[in-house]
Amino acid sequence: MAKRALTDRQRRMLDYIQDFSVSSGYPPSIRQIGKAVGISSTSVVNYNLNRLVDEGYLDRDQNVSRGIRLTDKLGKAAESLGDIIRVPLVGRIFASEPVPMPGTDSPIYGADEAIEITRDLVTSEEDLFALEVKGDSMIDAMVSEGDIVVMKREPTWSNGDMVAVWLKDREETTLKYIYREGNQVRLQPANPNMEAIMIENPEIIEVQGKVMLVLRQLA
Amino acid sequence: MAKRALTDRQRRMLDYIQDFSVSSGYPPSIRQIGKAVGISSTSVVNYNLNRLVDEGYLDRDQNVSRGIRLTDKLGKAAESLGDIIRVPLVGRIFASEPVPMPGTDSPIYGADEAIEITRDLVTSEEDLFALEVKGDSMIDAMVSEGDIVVMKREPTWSNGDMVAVWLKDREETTLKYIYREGNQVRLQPANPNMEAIMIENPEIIEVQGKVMLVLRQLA
DNA sequence: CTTGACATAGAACGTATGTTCCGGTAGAAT
DNA sequence: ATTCTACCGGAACATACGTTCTATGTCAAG
Repeated sequence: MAKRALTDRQRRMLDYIQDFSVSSGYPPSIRQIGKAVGISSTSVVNYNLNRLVDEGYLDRDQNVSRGIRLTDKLGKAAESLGDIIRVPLVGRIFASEPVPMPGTDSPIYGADEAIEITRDLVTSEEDLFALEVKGDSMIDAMVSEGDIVVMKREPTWSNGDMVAVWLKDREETTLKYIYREGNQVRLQPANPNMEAIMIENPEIIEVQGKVMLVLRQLA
Repeated sequence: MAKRALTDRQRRMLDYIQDFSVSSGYPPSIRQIGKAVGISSTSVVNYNLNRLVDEGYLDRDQNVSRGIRLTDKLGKAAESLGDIIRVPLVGRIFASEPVPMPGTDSPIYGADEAIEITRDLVTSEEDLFALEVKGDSMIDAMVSEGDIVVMKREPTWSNGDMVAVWLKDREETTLKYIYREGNQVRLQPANPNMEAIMIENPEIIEVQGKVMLVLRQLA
C-alpha cells in the first residue's frame, strides 16, 4: 500500500517524546518511551523509533543515549494540527462481505492504523472510519483496487448520498448512490454506463455507512 | 567574598551546553563537555556542573544520562548579553604594592575569574580590569576592604580623574583624584577630611590606571 | 496451505555515562 | 608553618541505555 499514516503506537511515541522533551529539557530514553506507551521490549521501541526515522519524523544518533531529535515535520504537523483529523482504518471492503465496522468484534484491521486527512476534505468529523478497497468489484462506483474510502457511520441517509449497502439476498456489498422512489429504493452506480438497481423491498438492503471521501494515492 | 561571576571554564561549559543542545536537540554528556572545554576528568566536569547548579544556571537530574537542563537564567543573560560586559578580576590592590596588571607576569589572581557589570556602568569597555581591595588603607579614597575597583589601563589622565598611583618613594599605592597644577601634581583624597598630597617631582609617581567604578557588594 | 513481510516480546550483550573515591596543588586565612 | 577551602586529575565502579539475536504471532499474497 502506498503511504500510510502512523500507527497509534507511533503517534503516541511522538507525542510522548515531544512532551517529555519540552518538560524535561532533554529527550527520553528508549525504556522511558516504552514504559510511557506500554511497550515492554526495548527492541520494539527501537524498531518503531527507526520506523519514525524512516517516515522522517525524527533523527537519531547511533549509540548515543537519548540521541533523538524531532524533525520539524512534527512541528509542522502540530502547527496545523487543528486542520488535520485522523480516521481509523478499520479494515477492507469486499464485494463479498459486509463492511467491517469500528468497535465491533469484526476482524479489526491493524487496530491502530489510521489515515490523516485535512479537515476541509470532509463535512463532518464524527463517526468516521476508513476502508481499503480490495478487488475490482467496485468499478461501477468508480472506485478501484487500493482506493481508500472514508465513511461515516450514520443510521439515516438522504437522497443522493453515496452509501455502502449490503445486499442481503446477493450477499454483496456495493457502493452506490441511493434514492428513495416511492416505496422502492434505487441504487445508482456512479458509472453512468452501468444500470441502476431497483429495490422493491427495502428490507433486503442494509445501509452500512455513507461515503464521505474516496482517496486514491498514486506513486 | 560576596558573589563572583563564573570562572572562565564554567562559562565555556555553559556556552558549549547551549550550543550543543540547540544543534543536536539534546544535551551533551559529561565526557563531551569535558572534551569540549579541555577537562580530562569527568569528576571535574561533574564538579563544575554542580557548581553551575548551585549558581542557578542549570538543573540536573541524578543518574540520568544527559540530564541537564539550562535554566532561564542563562537565557536571560544571553538576552541581555549585549548589555553585559565581563571584566577580568586580575588581583588585589594593596597599599603596599603596585597594582597588578593584566597580561603581566605578576601573580595572576584566579586567571579566569571575572565580574560582570552592565555596560552602562562604565563609559568605556576597553582595557578594563578589576581589583579587589585588601586592607583599610584606602579609606581616604572612601574605598573599604572587600570593595572591587574597576580600572582602565590608560597611559594618560586628565584633571579630576581618580587614579591608582604608585608612590615610588613611599612604596605605596593609593587611590586619589589627580590634578595637574603648574609643575606640580596634586593628589586629592576622596575623603574631604583628608589632606591632599602635593607632588613636586612628577617623576616619583606612576599612574597605574584610571578608576572607572567602585563596587561594594553587601549581604 | 505455505511463504514472506511485518510487528512484537524477551533476554543477553556491549558500552556510553554518571558517580564516587582518593590523591594532589595552590592560594588564603589563622 | 599549619590548616582550610576550592579546584583539578585519574581511576574504579555501578548502571542507564542502545543494540542485537532469537522466538512468536499475524495477516496478506502466492
